[in-house]
Amino acid sequence: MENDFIKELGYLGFATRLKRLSDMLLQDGRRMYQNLDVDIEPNWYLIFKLLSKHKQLGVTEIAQHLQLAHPSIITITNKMEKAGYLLSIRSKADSRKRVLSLSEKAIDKLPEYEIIWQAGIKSVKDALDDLNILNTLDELEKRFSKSGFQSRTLEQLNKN
Amino acid sequence: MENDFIKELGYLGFATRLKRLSDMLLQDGRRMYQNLDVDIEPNWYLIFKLLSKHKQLGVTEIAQHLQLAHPSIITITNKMEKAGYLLSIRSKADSRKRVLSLSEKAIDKLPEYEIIWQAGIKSVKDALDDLNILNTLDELEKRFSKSGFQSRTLEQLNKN
DNA sequence: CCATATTACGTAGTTAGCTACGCAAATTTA
DNA sequence: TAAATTTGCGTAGCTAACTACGTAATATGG
Repeated sequence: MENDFIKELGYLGFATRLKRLSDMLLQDGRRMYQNLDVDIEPNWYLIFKLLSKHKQLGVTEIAQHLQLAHPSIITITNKMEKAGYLLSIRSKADSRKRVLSLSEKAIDKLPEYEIIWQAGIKSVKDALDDLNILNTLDELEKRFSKSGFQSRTLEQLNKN
Repeated sequence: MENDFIKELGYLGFATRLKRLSDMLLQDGRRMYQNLDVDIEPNWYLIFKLLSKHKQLGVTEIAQHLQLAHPSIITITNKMEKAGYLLSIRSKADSRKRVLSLSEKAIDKLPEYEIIWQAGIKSVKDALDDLNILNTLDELEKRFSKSGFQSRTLEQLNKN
């Protein structure tokens, strides 16, 4: 059945389709972890990977690296800490700061998860490589960060 | 500052970047409506447009046209009804069904909103036309609906 | 024509983002 | 060095999607 109204809308539906697609991938990823019987959530890989590289980071630092709002990071990392994957200690140099790092459990489990992530990378790469999607994403991010959707549209409105 | 860790992750970060970008556009769209002092929400345009074309549709029918889950449609349309943009009547032919249509207020306001949407379309088109993004989206949707992220990744895992 | 299956809608509860705001610690500046 | 500003974290409350489940009405099939 080919009955997708949003597609008919052309550029008007652009953002909605992007959202629909990314939500779909997210849900599918969650189901994948469940089926593999792995007790992690779809966005945790970000923290695993980032702390593998940087060892110790504060909440705000993580938020900057991932370009997400800091309360989102608190939510994610609190869950990961509760699941035993993260250590959290107060910084001695700056007592406002909470330093996060991977726990032994995390380091233990990482190779197992890495296999899954590598398979994910491979499957996406195989599926999409001809589309040059990463470069397209680079461009989208660059252009919208230079001037956002709102500012572009308001500018357009003022031309009339 | 160029410090985006997710970008470093290549295809691993693909879905996250998609989500981050679409969330960003959504928030920006909401702010735009606020700044224009227009009391509608970013996803309402879908219903306005769909019911402009089809006049009368049930909840499930809308969900099918938009390829979203039906509870999402209930949430959206309930708000729109509360805001006076939708009429909702029980179907005579099938008393389970609730028939939704645009109110007079909606039809009244549509031209005003259409101007905003057209400006949005134009601004996105101007910004992205060389990227061929709609065709890329077509392909992404097609490929992932044929075989989702999970099934591709599990298949990949089983190769080892 | 009655039992069963399907459909349409609704509710409850989850997740992942976000903004706005507050507080306390650190830093800067006058 | 005291006052003002900035920074880092935390909480509260919002939005928009989702799944799972329940119920009532309709459709189907033996």
